Amino acid sequence: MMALSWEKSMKAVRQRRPAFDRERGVEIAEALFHARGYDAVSVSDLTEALGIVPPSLYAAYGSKFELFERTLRNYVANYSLPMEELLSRQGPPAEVLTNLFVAAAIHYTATPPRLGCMVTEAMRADDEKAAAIASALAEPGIALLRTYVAAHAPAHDVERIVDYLLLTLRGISSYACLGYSQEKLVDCSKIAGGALIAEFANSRTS
Amino acid sequence: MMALSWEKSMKAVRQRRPAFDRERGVEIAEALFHARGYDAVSVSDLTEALGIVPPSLYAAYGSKFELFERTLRNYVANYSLPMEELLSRQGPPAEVLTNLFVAAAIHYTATPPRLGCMVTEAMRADDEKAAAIASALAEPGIALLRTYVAAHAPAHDVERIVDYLLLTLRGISSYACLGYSQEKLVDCSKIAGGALIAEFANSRTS
DNA sequence: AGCCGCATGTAGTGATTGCTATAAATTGTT
DNA sequence: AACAATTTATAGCAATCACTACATGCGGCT
Repeated sequence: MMALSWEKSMKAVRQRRPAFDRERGVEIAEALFHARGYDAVSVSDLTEALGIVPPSLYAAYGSKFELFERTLRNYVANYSLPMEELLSRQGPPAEVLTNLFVAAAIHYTATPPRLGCMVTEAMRADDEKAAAIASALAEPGIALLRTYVAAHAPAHDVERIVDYLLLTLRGISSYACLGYSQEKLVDCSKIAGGALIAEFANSRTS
Repeated sequence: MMALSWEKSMKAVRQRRPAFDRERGVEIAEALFHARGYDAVSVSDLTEALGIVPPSLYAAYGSKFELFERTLRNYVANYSLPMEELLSRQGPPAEVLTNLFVAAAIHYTATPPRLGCMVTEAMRADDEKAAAIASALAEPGIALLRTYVAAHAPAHDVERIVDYLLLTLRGISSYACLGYSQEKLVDCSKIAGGALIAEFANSRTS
């Protein structure tokens, strides 16, 4: 027991074995979860794709759900729509947000079979915990949208407009998952953007 | 044994047709499938709700999938958005279709926990057969929309506009399932309808 | 060398999935 | 009342679900 603290400090210095590459595992799992959703991907699907056996998966990630959460966070950090950049562009809000729609249409159809927004779609998972973590991870992006709209529209219009933006993005993501072509979705995005002109008509434009 | 026949005749008087009511079973199953989706409803959920045992369910409907198909057809026939009526109204197309959006928002949030469009949501089921039958049953409604738009817009705009209508309806349905309030969805519908004014600007208005 | 700790592999947990073989009970008809 | 047809209930099928107890073996340490 005395020696334990000493051993622990040694072990903390260096990893014992190269072991299983968890980062890479997350990437592989993300491809599966993104393409088929949380409910439709089984643990054996995951272990087969990662080339490991269940105990290794549980040792590395804890549970199917925890692995899913890691993939979601990885997606948000590295693969999701660059909301902040898109909203930082100059121009009339209707134009900037229409461009956001178009960017979403392109982004959500760019890398089949990983269609749609992984977070948006995961919010509709049958598993309640999976849906809950997706909803939580969607919040920062929604907050970004809200801040942008609040800076360009009267306070009493902000919530309506944000809801419309989210609803449209959800429609784009959903239709991307259904296999609609990028061209069709871009057309839809442009039409949807047309609704914003009237909404921002009475507001400052920068 | 002799007494049994007496009991039998008495029972025959009491309940002449103990045969299970399939129509009512479809209604009950529809409530379950609509609220939770095909994948999340198990056969034991169904048998429990119907008050029968699995063999009875399979004798009555054939399979979980066939029961689901019957509930879907029942939904389309009796509970879905009255597309034909909504499209038969007089007025500018943008107005008629905006009203369609609003009607959808109201319809999809009117009877919780049966939120959203059962057909639209079923198209995203994990089970491929369930998704396929839903897509097939959605076709007539889509055809109605296409016919209406074709009568009010230039041929080269029809597909774009129909895609936009479907995408928006899908967004409304999806957000209804997520629990958004009727009021919010109606607001969104009105905004979405605003995009149609520009689309139909150069067309005849009746 | 010898120990220790970790990751892996073997094998299997109980629970639930959709579904059914078999037979008893119940039906309308004869 | 007896028959044949239909519907029901008992009981359990193989397959899959997420997950794990246990033993093996490897790698780094002293």
